[in-house]
Amino acid sequence: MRIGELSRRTGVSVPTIKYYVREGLLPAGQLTSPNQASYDATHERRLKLIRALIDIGGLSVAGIREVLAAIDDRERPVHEMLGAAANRVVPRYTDEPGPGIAASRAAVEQLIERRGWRAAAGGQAGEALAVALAALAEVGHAEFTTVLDTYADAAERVADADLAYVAHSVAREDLVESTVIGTVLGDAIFGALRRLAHIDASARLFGTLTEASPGPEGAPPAPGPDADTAGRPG
Amino acid sequence: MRIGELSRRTGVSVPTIKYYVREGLLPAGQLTSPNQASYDATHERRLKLIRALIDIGGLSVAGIREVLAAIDDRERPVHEMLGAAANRVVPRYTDEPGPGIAASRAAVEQLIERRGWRAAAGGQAGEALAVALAALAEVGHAEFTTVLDTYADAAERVADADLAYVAHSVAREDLVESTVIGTVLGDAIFGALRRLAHIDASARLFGTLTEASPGPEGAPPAPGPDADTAGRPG
DNA sequence: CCATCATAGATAGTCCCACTATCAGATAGC
DNA sequence: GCTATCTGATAGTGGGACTATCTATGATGG
Repeated sequence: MRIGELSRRTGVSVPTIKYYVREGLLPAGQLTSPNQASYDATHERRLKLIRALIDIGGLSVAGIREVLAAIDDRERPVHEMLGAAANRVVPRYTDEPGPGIAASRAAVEQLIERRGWRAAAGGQAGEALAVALAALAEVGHAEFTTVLDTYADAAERVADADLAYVAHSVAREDLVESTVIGTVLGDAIFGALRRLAHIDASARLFGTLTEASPGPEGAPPAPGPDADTAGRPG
Repeated sequence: MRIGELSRRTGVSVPTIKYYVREGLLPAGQLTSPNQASYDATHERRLKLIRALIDIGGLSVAGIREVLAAIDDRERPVHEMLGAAANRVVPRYTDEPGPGIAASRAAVEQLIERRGWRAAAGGQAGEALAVALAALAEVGHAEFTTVLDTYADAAERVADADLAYVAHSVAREDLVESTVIGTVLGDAIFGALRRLAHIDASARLFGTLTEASPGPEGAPPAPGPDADTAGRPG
C-alpha cells in the first residue's frame, strides 16, 4: 500500500507518518521508484503501536524510540530484554533528590528484602519508588507507607498475571512486544480500574454514585471527549 | 518568610514561584508593603505538593490547577469531592475513538456488573478503560483482557487500602488532599512496585537479575539521574 | 542616612516538543 | 496528457513550562 492508504487505515496524517519515519520510530517504506514507496502490514501494526504508546501510555517520541529499539534488537537475550523493556518506561527525575531520599532508599531496600524479591533496590524502578516515597514524606504523608505492603501484594498479583500472559507469546519478538504493551498500557488500564474501584469503595462508604457527577466545569456524564485538561500531555 | 527563603526551602526558583502564583497554583503572599510580601508554612506545603504532582505524578500545570481547585473548594460535599478528585486525574483522549470502542465499552460494562461495582461505566474512568482496551485490541493484543479480572482484584485491594488510609484524615481538607495524593502519587508508586515485581517474576522464570543490566546507552546501575529519556514529559 | 540587596509586578523571551505547511520534482494510473 | 499522489527536504507553528530583564520600591546594616 502507499502512504495515503496507511494514513487512512491508521488515522495518522501523512506528514506525521513522515515525521515518525524521520524520528526513527517507523521504518521507511520499500522504495519502488525514486519517489514512490510501498508500506505493508508491519508498518500499519507498528504505527498503531506508536499511537497507542503516545495516546494511552503518554510516552514521548524519544521514549518510544528507545522502547522500539529494544523490541527490534534481536541480539539481546530475552531476560535482559524484559528488564530493559521495563526500564525504558520509568519516568525520569531530573532534579536532585531531597534530603529524605536516604531514608526512602532504605525503606525500599527493606521492602524488597521483606518480600524476597529478586530485584536490585538501586535500579531504576527501585529508585523511582524511593523518589516517590521521599516526595510523599515531603508533603507530610509519610504515613502512606503503611499501605505499601498492600500495594506490593497487589503488584505481585498483577506481575504474575502479566508474566503468564506474556508466556503465551510464541515468537521472541512477540514476547518483548507483549512485555512493552503489558507494561505501558497495563499501567493505564490498572490506573483506570483503580479509579473505578475507588468510586465503588467510596460509594459503599458514602452511599452515593460519585463518578457521573459533573465537575466544576460541567463535564458530561456521557461517554466521549470532554473538557478535562488534567493528565499526561500527549 | 519572604520569597527568597521559600525558594531556598523548596528548591523552586523565585521566578518559577511567581509563575505558579500567576497561574493560580499558589496563593500570593501577604503584602506587608507595596513591594514586600510574606509567605508561611501553608505556601511551603502547597509548593511542595505542586512539585510532587509535577515531578512524580507527571501532571500538567493546568491539571494541577483543577486538582487544587477541588481541594480548596470547601462547598462541595465530601463524597462528590472524592469522585471529582479522582476524575481530575484521568488522562484525556482527544482523538476520535476507533471502531472497536463499542465492544470495549460493553466489556467495561460487563466487568463492572460482574464485580458488582457501584460505578458508572460511562464515567471518565470507565471510558478511559474502554479506550485503553480498544487500543489493545487495535495492536493485536485483545487477549490481554483475560487478565482483566486479576487486575480488578488487585485494584480492589489497592482501593480498599487507599480508602482506609484516607479515612485516617480528621480534617475535611486533609481528606481531599489525601485522596489526591493517594491517587496521583499512588499511581507512580504502584507502577514502580509493579516493575519491581516484574523483575522478580522474570528473575524467577529466567534465573537472572535483570534490572541492573545497563541498557543500550549504558545507564548506570547506581542510584541517581541517568540518561533515560522515556517517560511522561514534565 | 546611605549603600546595597531583595522584592513585587509586568512583559518579553527561550527552549523543547510534536507536529504541520509548503515546495520542487517525479510518478501512477487512467 | 492530465490529475491526483508521492518522496524528500526545509521551514514554520502552537503549546507548555519556565526564565530573563526591567522598573520602582522597600529592607537592612553599618
